[in-house]
Amino acid sequence: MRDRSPRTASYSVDVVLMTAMGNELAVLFARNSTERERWSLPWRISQSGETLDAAAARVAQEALGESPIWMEQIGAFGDGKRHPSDADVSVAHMGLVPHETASPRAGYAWFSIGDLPPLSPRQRAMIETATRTIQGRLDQAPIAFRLLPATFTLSELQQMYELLLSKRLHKASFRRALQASWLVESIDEWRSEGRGRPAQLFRYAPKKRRRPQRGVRFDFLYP
Amino acid sequence: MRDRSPRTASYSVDVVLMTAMGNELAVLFARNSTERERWSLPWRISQSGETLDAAAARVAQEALGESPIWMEQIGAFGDGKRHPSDADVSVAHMGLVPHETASPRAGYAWFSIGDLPPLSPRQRAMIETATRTIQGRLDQAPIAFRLLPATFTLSELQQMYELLLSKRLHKASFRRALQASWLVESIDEWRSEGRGRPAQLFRYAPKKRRRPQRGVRFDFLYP
DNA sequence: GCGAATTAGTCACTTTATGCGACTAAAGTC
DNA sequence: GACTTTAGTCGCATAAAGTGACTAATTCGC
Repeated sequence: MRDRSPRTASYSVDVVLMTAMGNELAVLFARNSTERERWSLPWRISQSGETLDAAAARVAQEALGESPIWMEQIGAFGDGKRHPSDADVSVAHMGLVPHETASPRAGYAWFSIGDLPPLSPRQRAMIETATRTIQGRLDQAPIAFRLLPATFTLSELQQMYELLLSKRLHKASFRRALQASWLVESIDEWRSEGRGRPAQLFRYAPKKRRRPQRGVRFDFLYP
Repeated sequence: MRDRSPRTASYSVDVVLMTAMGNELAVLFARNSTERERWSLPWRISQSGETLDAAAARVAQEALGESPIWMEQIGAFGDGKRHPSDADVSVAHMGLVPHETASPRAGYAWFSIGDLPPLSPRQRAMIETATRTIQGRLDQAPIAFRLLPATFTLSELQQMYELLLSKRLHKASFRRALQASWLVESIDEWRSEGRGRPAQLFRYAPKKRRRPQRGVRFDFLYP
């Protein structure tokens, strides 16, 4: 590997790390080193010779001590002024972690999405985009599965979908659609949650299947 | 407007302008100023004080003399080396124009997507992302309508969808779904295309309607 | 002028997907 | 052991999508 001396780059790499905390989504923030009461999304000034994905992975690693199971770039943001760095542009990534296994390092903390700290407009836009991306890609990528532990009950899975979609789902329909998708596999374990019948545990194990070939959809309203 | 002296920024703004040319998608390229046989996507080095969207609009304007009807950022690209500029990172936008009204300025030309000139890996990735974005957002945004002239026949619309999806659609199903969507409106004009019954003209005129509230979809295969 | 060819547009029937209430099952609570 | 609670399934009703066959309006060949 060649060692090029890093030079000041005019863009930052920011990461929106999300988890499902209780009944709400939560985002990970880093405490500001100078103003102790200010928080911001974890970020770093990019270094030449590092890919965007690698930079984002490193930011996440520093915050959590581990890499998120799912990570995806959500775009470049340059319009809102006043980023914690002085960068003209920030490239944002979104990362998902199950809450059970995610313990932030010192100086980092989860904030529930309904109760965020004051932020720069640019970082606020990133979080807005991340939540919209989650909703929009829920049916195209295993978002919900990445927010759950490796094994889970079908009720937990349904509750995760309900949380992410902000709407109730019908149990029988949910399970029928899930069956048809060949995405999960039951394992020979049950979990008893105090009262009620114990639930069987499942894991995410997508199987080959024909891609459902539907006709056209016109699912947009405007414009 | 404040006049700040521009400084070298380490990112470029590139635009993937697309149109439907005959039976294929086509992308707009700019002739390289030094090597006359080389082509590249239109781009510019960003200037401080200009938003990303504004920079992209300006690049498109310079290439076409007009702004595309539809434009959307498709991400930041930093991994493939050797961009025409020396930028570490390039922010790419996608723009759509109807071919009928799109005449490139001198030094620019359309290349059919199946027959592209040699490109830097990074710009190749942008085009790849743009085509995937088109397919993925076809049912969520009026992509097909933006590639057609203001008035069109339903057969033309269906052919556009067939081109973008690379598959045949059934006429009756297509029209039934379109009716249900309240996206088009017939106008009192007919077009005769030589042989066959004349077709009524329509225009894109989305009407208010309830958002179709379906249950969950598990439409992904892997991962 | 007239039948064949061509493109537009619609209909009716079948198949598939989804919504939804009601049911059975297995545990804890009192 | 009756009641509550959560898990899991069944079956019917309704909605959406796939499909071939039909009618309609025009040009073309002769």
